[in-house]
Amino acid sequence: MKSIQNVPFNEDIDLLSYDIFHGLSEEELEMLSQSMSCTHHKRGNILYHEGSRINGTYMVIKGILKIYKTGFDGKEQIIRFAKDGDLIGFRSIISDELACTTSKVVNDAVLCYLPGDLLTNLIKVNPEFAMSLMKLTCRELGESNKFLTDIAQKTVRERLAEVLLLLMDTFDLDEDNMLQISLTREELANMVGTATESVIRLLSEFKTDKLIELNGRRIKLLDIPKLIKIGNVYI
Amino acid sequence: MKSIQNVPFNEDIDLLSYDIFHGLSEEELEMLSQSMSCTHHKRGNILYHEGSRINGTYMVIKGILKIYKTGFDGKEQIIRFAKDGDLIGFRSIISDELACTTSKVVNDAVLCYLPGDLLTNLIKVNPEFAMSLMKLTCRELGESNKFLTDIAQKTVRERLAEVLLLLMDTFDLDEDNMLQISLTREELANMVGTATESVIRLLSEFKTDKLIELNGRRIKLLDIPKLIKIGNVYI
DNA sequence: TATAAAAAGTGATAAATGTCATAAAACTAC
DNA sequence: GTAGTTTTATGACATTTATCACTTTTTATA
Repeated sequence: MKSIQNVPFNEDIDLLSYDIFHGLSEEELEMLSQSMSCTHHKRGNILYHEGSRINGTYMVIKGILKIYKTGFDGKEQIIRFAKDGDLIGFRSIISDELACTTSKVVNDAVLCYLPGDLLTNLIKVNPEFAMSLMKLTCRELGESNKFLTDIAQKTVRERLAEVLLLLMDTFDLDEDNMLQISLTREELANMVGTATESVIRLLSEFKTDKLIELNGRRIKLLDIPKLIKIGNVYI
Repeated sequence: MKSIQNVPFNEDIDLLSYDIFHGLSEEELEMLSQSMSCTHHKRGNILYHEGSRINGTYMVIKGILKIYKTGFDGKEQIIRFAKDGDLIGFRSIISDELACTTSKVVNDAVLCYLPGDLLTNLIKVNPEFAMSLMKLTCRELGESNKFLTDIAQKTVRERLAEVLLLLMDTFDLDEDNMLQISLTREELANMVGTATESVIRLLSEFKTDKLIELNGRRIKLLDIPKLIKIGNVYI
């Protein structure tokens, strides 16, 4: 199976439609689109592995990726998902470390590669861009610490409810309250930080309690206020 | 008890001896020391509370602080410790959010307050400074994600061994292999993400197994290789 | 230094969660 | 469409970890 299509992505990409590039000048935007190369990536494709050296970042134009760490016993821990508008892999470039996560395509994606030099250069010449990137990282750090606390203190049940709401926030619901992302039970478990079987059992419970409706990997949220209560989620 | 001494800290502070300020020009350093005000803070003093608005950052000159989040049931989760050379609270300034953690003095400290405006201004005019700050944040994010995975996947026993080694890395051992920080069992539990009783029991086990020696809150590491093995800690 | 308060320690027990085995169902690739 | 693989589901059980109740010890402070 060929998972990367090296044919350039044809549609024009309007860089300015992405928040992160708002502060860039005409020339900078021009330079950026010159050195960017966009490609299609199929589900299952891995962009970079934990521990590898990264030379550039990817801008997600379309599709969904999961960003995860692998524990010492091989179990994945999903750190976050990336969707259109997200920049991935830049952390390692800036910190000058090896990749601390693996990035894998979950929904077929279009990604634009951005050489690391270009990124660091932009940071140096454009303080506004530096600030946006920094803001992004600081927010992510805040979220990471929040989730760290949740995993340390909440029960699996609470965390599962929370994760469902998190997925709702990130990927929205359709007009029928259906979560617009479909994950395997194992992937859900790898977000929640529990065993697959526990997720399966708890999902059935939620279903029995009329909080959700299950249809294979499709999950419909029936009672969001109750999920918020169960997950002890505050706004 | 008066916990903040508003008498200026008399000793001269050599800003250049702190990595984070290396890229600053003469004038910038001068400006910095002009607007910095340094004060003594006693154990127990809280610098800022989770949820409060922060208007500046603190540079730690001396002492130790714990940075923690409070879970919905009131239990603390220690995110990290700050010691001399660390900058605290700047995340919220940059992300323009309310403080997502509380900072409390653990060992009497000398702290220099730095107005937020000054910080954001320095980021704007000095790309090298921006880059250092960014590097710092990105590394912290990497660590946070690492620990998130550990809490999600490792047992309490593994995590306790890991935390002891982490404390060793952060605060060193004396010539007698004694950890150079003393925490209550509850604080250790709040790092590990477990109940105080579990930490107490596991520490006794470690003691029985001749991995550590206990003397009140003083912990001596007797068998570091074995702790590494128990904690599944890689370098 | 006396006294109160906080922390440490211990046992009994309950609850939560993981593991293993196995079967059924749902995908995938040829 | 069918064979093979992966995923989902479920029960039985083991293990880990939390909770509660209480005592002892240590620390802080008036």
